[in-house]
Amino acid sequence: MGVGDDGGLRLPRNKIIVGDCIEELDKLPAKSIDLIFADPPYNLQLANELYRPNNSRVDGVDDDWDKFSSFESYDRFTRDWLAACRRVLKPNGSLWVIGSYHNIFRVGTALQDLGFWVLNDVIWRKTNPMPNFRGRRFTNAHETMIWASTGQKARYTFNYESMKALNEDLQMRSDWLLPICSGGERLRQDGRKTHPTQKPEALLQRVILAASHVGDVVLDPFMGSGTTAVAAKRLGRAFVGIERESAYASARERLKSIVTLDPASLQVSKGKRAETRVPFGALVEMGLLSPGTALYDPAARHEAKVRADGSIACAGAQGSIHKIGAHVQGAMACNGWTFWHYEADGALKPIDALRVEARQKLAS
Amino acid sequence: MGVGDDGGLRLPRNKIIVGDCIEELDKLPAKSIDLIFADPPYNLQLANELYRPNNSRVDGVDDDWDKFSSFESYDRFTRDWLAACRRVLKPNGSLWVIGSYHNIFRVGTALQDLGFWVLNDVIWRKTNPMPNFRGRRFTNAHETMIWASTGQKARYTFNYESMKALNEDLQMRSDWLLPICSGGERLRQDGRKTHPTQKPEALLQRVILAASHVGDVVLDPFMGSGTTAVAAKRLGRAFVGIERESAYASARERLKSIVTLDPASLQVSKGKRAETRVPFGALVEMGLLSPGTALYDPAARHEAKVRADGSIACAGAQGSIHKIGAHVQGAMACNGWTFWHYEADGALKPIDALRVEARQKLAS
DNA sequence: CAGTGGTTTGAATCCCATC
DNA sequence: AGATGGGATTCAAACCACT
Repeated sequence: MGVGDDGGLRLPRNKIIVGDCIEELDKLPAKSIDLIFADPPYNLQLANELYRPNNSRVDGVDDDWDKFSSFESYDRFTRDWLAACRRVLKPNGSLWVIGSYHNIFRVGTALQDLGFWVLNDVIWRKTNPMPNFRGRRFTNAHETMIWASTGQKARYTFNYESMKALNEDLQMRSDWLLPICSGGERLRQDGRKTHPTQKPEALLQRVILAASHVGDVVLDPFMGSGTTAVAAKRLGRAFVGIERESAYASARERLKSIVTLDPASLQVSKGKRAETRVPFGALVEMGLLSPGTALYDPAARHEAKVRADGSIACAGAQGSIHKIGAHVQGAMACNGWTFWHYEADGALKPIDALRVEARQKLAS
Repeated sequence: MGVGDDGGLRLPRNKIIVGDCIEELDKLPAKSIDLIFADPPYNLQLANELYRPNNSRVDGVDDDWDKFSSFESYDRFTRDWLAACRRVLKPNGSLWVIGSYHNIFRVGTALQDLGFWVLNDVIWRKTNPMPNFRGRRFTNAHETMIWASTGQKARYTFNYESMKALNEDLQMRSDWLLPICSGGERLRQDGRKTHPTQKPEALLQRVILAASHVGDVVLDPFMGSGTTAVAAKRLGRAFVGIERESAYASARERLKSIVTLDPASLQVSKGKRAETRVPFGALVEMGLLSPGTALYDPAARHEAKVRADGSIACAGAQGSIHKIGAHVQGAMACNGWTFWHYEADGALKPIDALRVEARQKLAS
């Protein structure tokens, strides 16, 4: 996994690289990237120009054949850059790709064929999409993002609590309502848009906040106007951007003015999973609960006795607080910390309160 | 185009055919169908049982018809039924397919390869989706429909004005908010759902209203519970349903009670749109409030700091504006929108003022 | 009958550290 | 690397029992 594996390839950090994305990805060390966000071109004609063996034009020959040929070359292009991304991604990293109905099905199929495991498809609902002027279709008011891990068994980063916090303590859904990039955020030169498909920073912030940690490396193989790098820098992540058109490397200028948020603002909401694990036996060892103490379920229908080794006994059965809790309820599983209660001041309190005490003691 | 083209094949009308969809499609005359709605197996690939936090088991889709040995076999199946559909579709007809991230990319790719021309991808946003019980992904809150014509140059039916009327005289967007099928609409036998994936009638009504005329023939190659036929009949369209599982052919019973609306009743109803919910985190994302900004209660006794994920931190505690507001007051609950204030022009203003701004932005 | 509070349920690729 | 077991995890809507 060291540098040697890649013949001494080094990972540039906080750099925008001008060049072909596949060539440049091949120069990066394997398994070095935590998160990839890709906004690939979906102009089939462009892919065509890039990959047709000869430069002959095909219009007017046979529409069906032309279409197939275009899709085929686009698919080849898609597989190539996705495979190159797969190589540089850490096993526990993840990949996001954004697209529209023109290309997203090709991308999704290629992803799955390469072994990526789709975690969600996320819809960016635009508050202010361009109307359909001719009134012949529905207003194309969204784009689709695919979020995928490196494989079915792979672990991946998901800041569940942060996403929940962003949505007023409700689970974040797979449909996100965000305005398109306009106004002051939109980069312009001489009044004209610098980049045709500049993504809003809010979109990238949410992606990066959801699927990476502070200090992680975020890569964008199709940098464009640099929104991914901007959001990464602001959120205290390192970035690597690759962009073919040197004109777009003006993103470097844009980046200079971006200030990383202070560490306090970057702290994310953490759930119970992040808490240090305290075995039930530790409560007994620490003297917070004596062997022989009686524990009760909330309705006081069952009584269990604490034993010196941190197991409990109830109605002839013995085992962990979880196992016995499940057993007396006839349930598959049980969280013993919230199920079992002890008596204090004439009331029943969950033993989880004692775990909180234990954690405070252990932390001090 | 006449009957003779297909050796005397005849189009059954308002019939549910029990049989394999490809075999049965092959028996229908070519170019005889105006609109196809297909709800194919999703190939969910569910590996394990899933339990809710309260230990109840989720009744997932484990039917044999949803099991495929590989993506390759799913792709083959998809191409076959799509090709059969293509043959029976009129040149100016169109096709809808619904799916989730498990299968929709395969379907979209196959569609395009067969020469269908994608008109829109339409998102069905569920008002009441099943949550993500383990907190490991985003709530899977939508499904995707692909709407396609028979080719790039093909004409197709789109009732633009009807859709506009349905959406308060605004162009109908590509994201539709509709509840899942439950309550009285959900078919049950002995208290158990008759079909695992019954679609809401409102969804099918909108599809049929958008893409067909009264008197047109609507075909559903995977009839299931029969929602397509029900919606077609109600809207004065003829239907042809194909369903392999004879158990589901109970849809015939369901259909008997459906009455076709008289033309006057077909007038669309207009609903008042609820005020958009704006999570506090959206203010941060939209740049209306920077991470690190200080918030105060009206008396400026407490100071909290805004964080990048839309949570706030105050006196060691962290959480939503509501939670922390309640916490510092020692109250059970608190409306953070009116409790917390920010400083502007030397005065304290409630953050609710920023929510108003956000709503204006989101509405524009 | 209206309101309240508890229960059920839905196309779901749903854990992870330790041994 | 597979098995073990601790223990973390849910939202909207319909329905039902009860006051």
